[in-house]
Amino acid sequence: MFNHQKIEKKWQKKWEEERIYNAKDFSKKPKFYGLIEFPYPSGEGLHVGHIRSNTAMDIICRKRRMDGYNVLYPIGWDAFGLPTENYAIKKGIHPKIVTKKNTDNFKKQLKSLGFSFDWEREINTSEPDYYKWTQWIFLQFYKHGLAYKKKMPINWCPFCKIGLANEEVVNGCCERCGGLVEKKEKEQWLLRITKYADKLLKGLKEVDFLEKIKVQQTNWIGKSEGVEINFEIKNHKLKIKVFTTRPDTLFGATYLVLAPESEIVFQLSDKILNWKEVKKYIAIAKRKSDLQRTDLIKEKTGIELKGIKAVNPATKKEIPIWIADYVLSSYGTGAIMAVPAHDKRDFEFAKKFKLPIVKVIEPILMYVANPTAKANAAVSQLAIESEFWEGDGELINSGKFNGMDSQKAKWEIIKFVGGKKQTQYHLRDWIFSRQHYWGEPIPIIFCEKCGEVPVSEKDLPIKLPNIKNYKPTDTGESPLAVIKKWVNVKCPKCGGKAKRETDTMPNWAGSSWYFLRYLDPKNNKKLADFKKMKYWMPVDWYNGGMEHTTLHLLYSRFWNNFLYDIGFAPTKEPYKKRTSQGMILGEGGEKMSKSKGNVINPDFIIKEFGADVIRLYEMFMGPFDQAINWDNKGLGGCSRFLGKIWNIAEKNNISNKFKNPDLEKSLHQTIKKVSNDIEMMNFNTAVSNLMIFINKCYKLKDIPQSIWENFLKILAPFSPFITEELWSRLDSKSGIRDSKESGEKLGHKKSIHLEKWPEYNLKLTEKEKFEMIIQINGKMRDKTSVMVNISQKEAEKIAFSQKKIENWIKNKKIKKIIFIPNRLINIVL
RNA sequence: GGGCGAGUGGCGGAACGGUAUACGCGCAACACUUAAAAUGUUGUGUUCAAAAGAACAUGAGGGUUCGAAUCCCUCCUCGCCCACCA
Repeated sequence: MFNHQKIEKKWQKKWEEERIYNAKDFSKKPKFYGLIEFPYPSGEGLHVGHIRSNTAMDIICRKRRMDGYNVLYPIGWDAFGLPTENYAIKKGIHPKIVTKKNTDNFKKQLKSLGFSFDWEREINTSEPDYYKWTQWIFLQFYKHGLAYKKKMPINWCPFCKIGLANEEVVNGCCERCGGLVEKKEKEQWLLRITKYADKLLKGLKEVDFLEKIKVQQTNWIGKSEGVEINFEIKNHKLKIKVFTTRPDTLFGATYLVLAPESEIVFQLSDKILNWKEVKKYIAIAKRKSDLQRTDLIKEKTGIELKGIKAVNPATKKEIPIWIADYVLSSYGTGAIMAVPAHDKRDFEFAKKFKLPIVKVIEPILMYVANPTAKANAAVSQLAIESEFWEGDGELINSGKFNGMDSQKAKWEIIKFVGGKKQTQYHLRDWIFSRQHYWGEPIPIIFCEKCGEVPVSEKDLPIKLPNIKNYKPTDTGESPLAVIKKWVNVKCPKCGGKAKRETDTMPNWAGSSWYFLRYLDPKNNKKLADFKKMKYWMPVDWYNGGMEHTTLHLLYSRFWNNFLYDIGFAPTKEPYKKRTSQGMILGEGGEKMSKSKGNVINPDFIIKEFGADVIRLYEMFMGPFDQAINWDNKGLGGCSRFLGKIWNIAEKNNISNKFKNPDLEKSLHQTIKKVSNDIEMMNFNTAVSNLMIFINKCYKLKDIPQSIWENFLKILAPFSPFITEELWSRLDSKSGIRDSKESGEKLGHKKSIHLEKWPEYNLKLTEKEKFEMIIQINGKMRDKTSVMVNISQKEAEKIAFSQKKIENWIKNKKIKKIIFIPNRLINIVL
């Protein structure tokens, strides 16, 4: 067996010295920008999941380099974040020091895996050089009215007395102490991502993202077109505005419901007879946690506003008004018209509080002349029998609209009552404030006279001050709030007394534009040089986790779209193509986690088996896009495979003296398969094809050198170390025969990773003969080797001459013969 | 409740209208060895059979087709994401 430790160290050093993976700004070659999500440098070190994603993109980038592209494959650190801050709180060590320690460890690990990163472009979001530009972008948002402050409920743990980020709330409980999280009102910064909802939706049409990613983003943005309809209040000037996508059901609206946060209630308070109880209900609802409010199993609650009535604009009937927490203040107008006969939630509510239910849509049975009509009819029958019907149908109990199709009735009824068309999105504005230390300070100053004043661009970066206590304050403010020296400043406008904003940005900020900084990481005048951005953007291929689809991936598209609009990014969309890998689970099929003790430490595997082996195994273990369980035993198989290759290089005769047309054909088939598989990310089948090829070689004594060299080249992206070693054969000391001794062995001076990717000869991938399958009634009964492209007549002749077949068709009538060229012949009896 | 995906040997999986179980793991026998490890060779879906061979097998049921793991319908199970979005 070979000494992988020695070999891997040697090449790591050499590649770095010779800078073979460094990207050049501007080149005659076509460019390729491959990107992986830069890691958060946690204290636990590299996860096997990182390796899966990074290896896949590394293989693609290495192949692109060999295909003749100028490749950029950069790396950096998403270094701001809560775990580091929590560690700092616990141990009293500055997050900067913790981050340094962790990134050093990650760097060592990533380098040991042989990824072809351009390390000279390394970035770190927690460095002032970097976050200066994150703050700068925030100021642009501010200047364009896309950053604003608003009173918002934050997650508040009453036990720890601390404001929590959404990601710190697990199942409605505090991640630290397990206590139930409450809501607390606080002024927060928000980014107006909703203004970009339509752009983000449209942009999806132009990019090559996996379909499921597009679907998820589309659903997350959640565009829905509907109408706003005004309901008059009896004997009152005020009107209640509701949003609905189903104006066709208006005649069935038997009551209105307002969200507990609704302000109109207070304006009506003097008319409400049971105001005391109503106020109580509102107070309780507001205090409820998200978990309590959205728990679907729970019964619906609500209270009627006694003494006032609304008027249904279609029926002109008086209908009651209720307040209930199943209506959300944050969506639509915060008020709904309830149609219990045609909405499940309204139905449940009406049933509980004995409110009238009026059917206005009759489902129509659709009989379609196709084989599945029976099933459709059965489904429709169910619809008729159910108590509420949410689908389309024919209008009833709707005055002059009776008999009309519900789709058509939508627009007719809007005309009739005078509704206004309105588009709603599920997407909410992005809460951008965190009451934490370890993040980018928000560059805003509050002046007693001038109010909100943005920091001048030339004063950036606003550096994080050094502090001793990283714990947020009892009031829920960031720990920065107590650093008087830092907080108290002069107003940049009037020079008067002012205070700094003490909230910091969420850890999604730095990662929202990092792909641009890679293009010019040391620029201190601009976020990046425009020419360089223009050359490299967009990212050609971005691979990452499915869990980032609705947050990071959407946020970064938003930032890039915005930067494009204000002339600071060259493309609208940052990513041309986005793919995603499946998660690696523990051996038992559960998520790897410290508490379960099923975390695999890559360091140990690299030491024991080598980087080439873990890379290969993670590519071979299963389909790249699917979740898969780790299996230590699988490593052995990959290790044996590389061992076989090593043995062939050691023991077999490799020389251009030999010719082997058969093996050459196999090689060309393998090149074709592996090339395609890499493009399709079918890495598991690519590896299996490489194995099949080696199994063939292993049976031979003499191997033609050119075949062997080409094989090494197509293996090189997967296993860069062993292939480089065998390619070069420079080191005679580590027990390897050197090029002088064996004379005709390989002895290349240039790296294999700079070689050209072998082309396959299409002719050589085609077979001369094939196994023709002979079927009787679609079942394989015999097979025989015949020349390709034979005609049906010839095939029939061959088929009928087979003894086995003769027996099968004896005394039977032949109905039909189906012939698929170069595949099979099927005799139907 | 909604969306997406997946159910194939003892296990990870391959094939994604045309030879089901490639490749790998595991297991068994043999070879090498004093022995073990490593390595190599051979075998390995189930049932019946001495063998040739045959029948049955891709979550369950139905359909389309000369032919279905693959396409369509119904149902079941599991995973992930979202969720009172009017």
